[in-house]
Amino acid sequence: MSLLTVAQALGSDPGGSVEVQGWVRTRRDSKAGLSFIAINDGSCFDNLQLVAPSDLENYASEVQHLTTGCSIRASGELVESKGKGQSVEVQVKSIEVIGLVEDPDTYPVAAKRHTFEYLRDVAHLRVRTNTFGAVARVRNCLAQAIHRYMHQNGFYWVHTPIITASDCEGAGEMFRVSTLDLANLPQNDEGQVDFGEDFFGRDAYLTVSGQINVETYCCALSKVYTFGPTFRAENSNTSRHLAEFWMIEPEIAFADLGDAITLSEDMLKYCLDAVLTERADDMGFFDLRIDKGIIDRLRHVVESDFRVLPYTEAVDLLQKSSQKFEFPVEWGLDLQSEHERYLTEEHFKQPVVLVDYPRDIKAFYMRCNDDGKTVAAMDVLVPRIGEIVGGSQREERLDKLDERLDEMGLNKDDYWWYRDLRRYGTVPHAGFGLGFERLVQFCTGMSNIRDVIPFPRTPRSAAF
RNA sequence: UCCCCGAUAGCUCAAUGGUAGAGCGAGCGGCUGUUAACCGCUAGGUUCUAGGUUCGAGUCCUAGUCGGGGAGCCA
Repeated sequence: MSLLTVAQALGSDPGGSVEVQGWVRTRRDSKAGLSFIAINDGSCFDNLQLVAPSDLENYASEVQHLTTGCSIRASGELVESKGKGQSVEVQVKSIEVIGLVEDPDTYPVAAKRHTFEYLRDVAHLRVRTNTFGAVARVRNCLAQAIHRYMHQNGFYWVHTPIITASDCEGAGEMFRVSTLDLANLPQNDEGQVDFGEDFFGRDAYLTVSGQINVETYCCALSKVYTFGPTFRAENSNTSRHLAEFWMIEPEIAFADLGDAITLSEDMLKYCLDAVLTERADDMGFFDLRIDKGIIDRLRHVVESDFRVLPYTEAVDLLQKSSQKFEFPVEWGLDLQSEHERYLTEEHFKQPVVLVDYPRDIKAFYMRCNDDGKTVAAMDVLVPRIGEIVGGSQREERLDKLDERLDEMGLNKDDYWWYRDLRRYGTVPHAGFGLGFERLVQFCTGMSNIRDVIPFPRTPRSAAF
């Protein structure tokens, strides 16, 4: 007798004794003297059907009282199924009840349709549903695929800090990290809070990006990436933003913007292909129940080239299009969501890489192009999600970097170690940030980002 | 943060300012190698919170909380 996962049992040929365990999804009784019990253990999308005969010694006392959510262990023969819907099933010899559901009437995830909004309120149990189990497996598949891709291509995974004292991140509002007593804050001579008394002897925050840190490792190890949580204290209330999300940030030395674009395209395609082949069961579900046609759309992305388009040409294209937009399109203004969506969803119908944005609307570290007006920045736009990747070639020339810091009114001293990289063996380098949850959204068709992370953190919401 | 919409049974939703309803789920029974099972019966309610208008409020008004769609910020 061997203990098998549901995935292993479903993949086995009939014959032989097996032991399986899992949570009951449904129970159907037959007065012919049988109960059909579908169990799931998370090892795959499908359930395993147990056929429990009425002559089991605990049939009336326990088996007939099994409800959705109960945990059980069963042993019996793996046999060819006499019914439709599954190839094999377990002809049960014994069932052991591990944990009952104490009140089936109020069990939060009963075997019926639930809205995702409701399930967010029972996030500790929602992963027992088809949808959230599938999301969890696809999410894992994507994370593994990213690490595998990076490893196979000679990238080192760098663990950049989560707590940062850098003032130079600037990618968004930051969460403060402090051990000071909020009810009794130390003050300095100017009457301001004295963070010299705080844990780190200064003010500190949760990171909004590992980029600045990972650039240092890039300028020694050549090909590196971060993959970890990041935090933004923006009051964003949308289906595409989280206060705590995961980001992949590759950084490559001796590289330009084109190298970063190539990498982002190659990596995204690798990830989509991994999901399509390794999680065909879950993707079949998303295609059928969540977002019809998503499998074909992902295949199309894998098979087609990303369309690279300079910002200036995009503005031209949008201005000449017959499409009516709510917001103006004008060189020098950032593109709005509606513009990005038009480009990727309607005009090109494929991922679009916008490059060479006006320097005035982009960050200080992006490399100035020779035209003096634009920087070597890139955004990868995909249908439905919008911006999934944002990146750039970094300014490796110290004089140009200083010029930009001055322009933006930033203090050079705060960037002393970042500037050192340009003083000691500087090198052209480029990188980007890939929003992991947006990638999961893109692959699953889940419309709200709160449903592709186990325990979402958003403004006014940090339950669980 | 801004605009719009919503909150009623465990869940999804009905209910002219006048007795609180259905489907699903749950419990019990029937039927059936069942699989979105099917049929019958039963139980299940502080109508989001706090004020207000009214003889009377689930329904109208004000504020708040939470959720959804869109926008901004971005990944």
